[in-house]
Amino acid sequence: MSLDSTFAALADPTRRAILARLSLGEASVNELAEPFSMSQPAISKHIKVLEHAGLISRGRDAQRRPCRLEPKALDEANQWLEHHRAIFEARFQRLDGLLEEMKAERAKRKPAPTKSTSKGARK
Amino acid sequence: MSLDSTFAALADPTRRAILARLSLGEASVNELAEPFSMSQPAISKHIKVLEHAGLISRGRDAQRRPCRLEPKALDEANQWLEHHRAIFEARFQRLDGLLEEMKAERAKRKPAPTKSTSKGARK
DNA sequence: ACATCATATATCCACTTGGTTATATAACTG
DNA sequence: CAGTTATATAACCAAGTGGATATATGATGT
Repeated sequence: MSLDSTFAALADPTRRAILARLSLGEASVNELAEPFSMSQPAISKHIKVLEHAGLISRGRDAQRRPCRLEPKALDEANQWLEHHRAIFEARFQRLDGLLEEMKAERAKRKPAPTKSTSKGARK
Repeated sequence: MSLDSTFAALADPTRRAILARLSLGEASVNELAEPFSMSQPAISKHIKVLEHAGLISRGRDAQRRPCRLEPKALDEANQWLEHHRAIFEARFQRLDGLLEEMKAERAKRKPAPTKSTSKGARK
């Protein structure tokens, strides 16, 4: 439910593969386990992690407990990432601008820095 | 560098806070540590995780090792999420459509299901 | 009631993680 | 040089993770 558990759930390649598989449609535990060289209980654990993170939910079809995607949790994570990606990008632009400014400034007052007297140059 | 390490790095609230702080500009380790009730080595560890994930990089300013954002890694994570969010959404739409269809289908051949004979209804 | 299939739970293990305190290193300052 | 400041490393610990195997539970079909 939280960003913590969502990102943690996404940090495992097996779980991301399970999500990818589920994007093709509902699947039972055994169906999900089949492509992996891993025991069924291991997959059940991964499923529990995904369910706990709110990324999937489960139904009932006779003995099967089919898993389906639950887009909401992914959406929240995506919002955080998208928001911060934008901010980071903006920060980068501004930083580039600043570096340009500083370079120009330095070039003006010290046209040919010979580097031999550069001991106290920084700060 | 990998999605694994990126998502894992993002799964911790302290680290997300550090990233948020860095979106306001470069900061030294001590500056980053200040808002948290946590030891400096603990913060250094978090920083190492972020650096390992490629989310930040470090410079040198006298004794300080200022941290700055590195948008690329976040961008990759964002791409994965955005891509799959779209797929999930599409899947959801299709599912809704299918449910509609099935409901309509069932309504046609059994206009008034009284539920008392519903034992073998599913599959 | 019983055998079977699908899934869950229990236990165990090696490894990782997030934190601590104490100490070492690195860069500057007088 | 000695002292100070910023950061990193080491050693340790409790708790969590990802895997295994063995077993229990739950639902169905006969």
